[in-house]
Amino acid sequence: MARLSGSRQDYLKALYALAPQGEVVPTSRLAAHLSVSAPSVTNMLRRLAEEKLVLHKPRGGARLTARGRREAILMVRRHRILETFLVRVLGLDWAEVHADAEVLEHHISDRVLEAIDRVAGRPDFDPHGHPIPDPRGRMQRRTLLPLASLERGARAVVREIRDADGPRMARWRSAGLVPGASVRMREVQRLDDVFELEVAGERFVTGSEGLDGVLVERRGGAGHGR
Amino acid sequence: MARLSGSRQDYLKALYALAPQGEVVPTSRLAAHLSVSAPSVTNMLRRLAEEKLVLHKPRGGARLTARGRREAILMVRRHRILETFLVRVLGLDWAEVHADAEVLEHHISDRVLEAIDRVAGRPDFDPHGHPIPDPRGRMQRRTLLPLASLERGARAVVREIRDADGPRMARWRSAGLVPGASVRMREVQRLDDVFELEVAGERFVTGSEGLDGVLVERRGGAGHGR
DNA sequence: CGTTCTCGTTAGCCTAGACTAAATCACGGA
DNA sequence: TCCGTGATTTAGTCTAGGCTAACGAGAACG
Ligand SMILES: [Mn+2]
Ligand SMILES: [Mn+2]
Ligand SMILES: [Mn+2]
Ligand SMILES: [Mn+2]
Repeated sequence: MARLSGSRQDYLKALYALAPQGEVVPTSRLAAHLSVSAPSVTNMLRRLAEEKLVLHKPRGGARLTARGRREAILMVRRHRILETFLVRVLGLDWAEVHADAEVLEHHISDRVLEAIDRVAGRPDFDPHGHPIPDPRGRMQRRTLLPLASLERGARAVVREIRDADGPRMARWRSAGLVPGASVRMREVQRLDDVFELEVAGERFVTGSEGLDGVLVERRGGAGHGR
Repeated sequence: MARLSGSRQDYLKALYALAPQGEVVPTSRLAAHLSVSAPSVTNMLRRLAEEKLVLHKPRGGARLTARGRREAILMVRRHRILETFLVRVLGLDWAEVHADAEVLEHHISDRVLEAIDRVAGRPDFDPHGHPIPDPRGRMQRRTLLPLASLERGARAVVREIRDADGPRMARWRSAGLVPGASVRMREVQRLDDVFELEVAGERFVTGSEGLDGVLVERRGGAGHGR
């Protein structure tokens, strides 16, 4: 079985990112996610379908086959191990490793991946808090909420930071919004789109735009939990 | 200035490997070194010449321009830093890192290269003993001899092992022929092509074929030095 | 001085993966 | 039922970098 090209790997990864449960994804969503034109997507989907990596109903979108899903999850594993390595071993900045991992994930041999995993300490989570699938493709599944969905008084723990632009991620870090941090929603003004948080004892005021991509796990305590 | 493609980088590196002083290299030598057809080489040389990275006299071979040489040396630097990193930090086998470095050299950002260089301890030599050019492209130049050229009784220190197939390199290592090792030529039978060495106190008998690619620096001592 | 042989170049093709422009499908609304 | 519209596919190009077959320049040889 010939190795998948980098391009194919990215298409599969995108399909998985947009539909982790294997739902159908429209051509246009894929095109937007990958920053390519719609015809390019149609074209590649045809090839991936021939190779039994996706199911492609013309005009009905595409979804991963079991094999495609397996390959996608292996790519997620490679990406996340690389990011962890770049941060923990090479000392690069948390907010700036995504682009390098995005390239290297396609060029690292299994041998090097294994060694990198070892020196990174066989991490279970990447620097943004995302779970790393094991070599067989299994991964914890958690249910997390967007930070902005918390009601006034709720307490939660930050679990994942979605990959975003460097400056925004750097801002979150400087505000203390890193995986593992405890937060409390002090005030919510949905009409004005203003949120006042307490993060590690500090006050942090922001709009919801600035919170997109911070995912939390609700904690008991003084919240309104049911 | 757009980044050079991986292919271009390999052509420049090959030109440099075959003619470190900038001598003219025939198309066929390049084709053999890169394992591509002669027309592919002609074709790529035309493009590299347009980009002022090589000088190409039709039917008269090619040689690097100053710019091409600079790029080539930077690739050598990347390759050697990567090999050192793979061995020293990731703990991979000395004899098996070349192929990974050959791929990764094209995909590592400057930022990652710098970090890798740092964690590898800013090495001056790669695991095979080859000098690593500094970021400005300067590098020690040494004059080394093939081990097989030593006469009976001569003493020398192993300095470089040329990249060869894994098994052969593993054999050299197990015989103690690693950079820094002291050797003495105990017996030479050129007609029979048999060499008897003393390496770290042990006797090692081999044909010259088995010594191609072990480069040494002559040492004073009990030799026949002039 | 003509013939050969070797090497390099030209010509023509191929695949991967993009793109734009044009055609077409399918669906919701009148 | 028909129509308009937006999403998708088709058709045709392009670039990078390979390949083989055929051609030709020049050196070597007779
Ligand atoms: Mn990432
Ligand atoms: Mn990628
Ligand atoms: Mn090497
Ligand atoms: Mn290479």
